Amino acid sequence: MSQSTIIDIAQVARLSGVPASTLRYYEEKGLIQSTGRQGLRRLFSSKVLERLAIISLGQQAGFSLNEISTIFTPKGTHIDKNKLLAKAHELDRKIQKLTAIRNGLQHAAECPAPSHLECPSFNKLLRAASMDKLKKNKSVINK
Amino acid sequence: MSQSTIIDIAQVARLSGVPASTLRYYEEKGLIQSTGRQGLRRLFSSKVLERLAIISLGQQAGFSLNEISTIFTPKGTHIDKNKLLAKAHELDRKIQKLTAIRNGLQHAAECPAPSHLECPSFNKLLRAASMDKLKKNKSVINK
DNA sequence: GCTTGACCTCAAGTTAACTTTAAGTTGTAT
DNA sequence: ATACAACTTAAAGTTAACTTGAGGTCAAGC
Repeated sequence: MSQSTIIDIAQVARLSGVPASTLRYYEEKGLIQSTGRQGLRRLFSSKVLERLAIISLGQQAGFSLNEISTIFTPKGTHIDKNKLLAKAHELDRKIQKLTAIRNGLQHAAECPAPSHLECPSFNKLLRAASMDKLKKNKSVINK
Repeated sequence: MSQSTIIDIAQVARLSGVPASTLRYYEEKGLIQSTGRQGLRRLFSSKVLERLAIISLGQQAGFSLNEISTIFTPKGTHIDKNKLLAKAHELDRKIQKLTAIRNGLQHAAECPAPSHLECPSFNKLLRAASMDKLKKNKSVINK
């Protein structure tokens, strides 16, 4: 299971669910690497499958391909554990935020107030969530 | 506080942090509506600010503008509570997924195994996460 | 009454992450 | 030996969510 075999792009595509065109695109971006060529044709180590799974995980977590690429050591086959831990923390903060939003939405949907937009707790969430957009003008708010 | 006043696009932009160009774009897409014009110039009810806050919330939750627009009643100023509740549930499932991913990443980053990719629990996550991509070919896997 | 600044429209440009297309090459089965 | 399916490259196209630019309008201050 931990043995790595050599496979072609079609097999990588079939085994990972990632289209061949995307695999070429990923290679171009440096996210994965082929181990060599047979004529024109790319050859991959089956290890690339784990890498692809991690990329998919990162995407599902909402990270861009560029962000994901930072967790891989330059040119390397390996993973930078510190970077990965940082991403885990980042994700953790995101989960906190999403949880607050979910609570707010749930509340808004269930709150029987005629205009739930007047509900103080919902408004608190709205304020908190839009704070970052207004950060440029410190307290111009009460001007 | 629950009084609605009439404001122009520059004020909406300043108060919400959303650029005027984006406000026009949102209006074109039907996400917000101006109450009228003064000559060429759009006039908005200050109620639009709450709407914009909700849009921002939805985006932060990862919903597309099209998805977000479904929670507003057609042409309406109001919110479809059932749709909103559905979105809250959707978000809830997303949070569950992200939590699993975070745990996996954290584990991978901390696991002292030489190749953490061999760690069974991490692999379990990878499998689970990539399942959907492979769903098209039922059990062609063992062909 | 004329300039100016803030608004307007419509079209085109931007970025990420791919997909599609066109034209060319090649390993493999016949 | 030859056909052909599956690979290759390079470039162009796609979608979402905006932003930018060019050229036009208009209320208000000098």
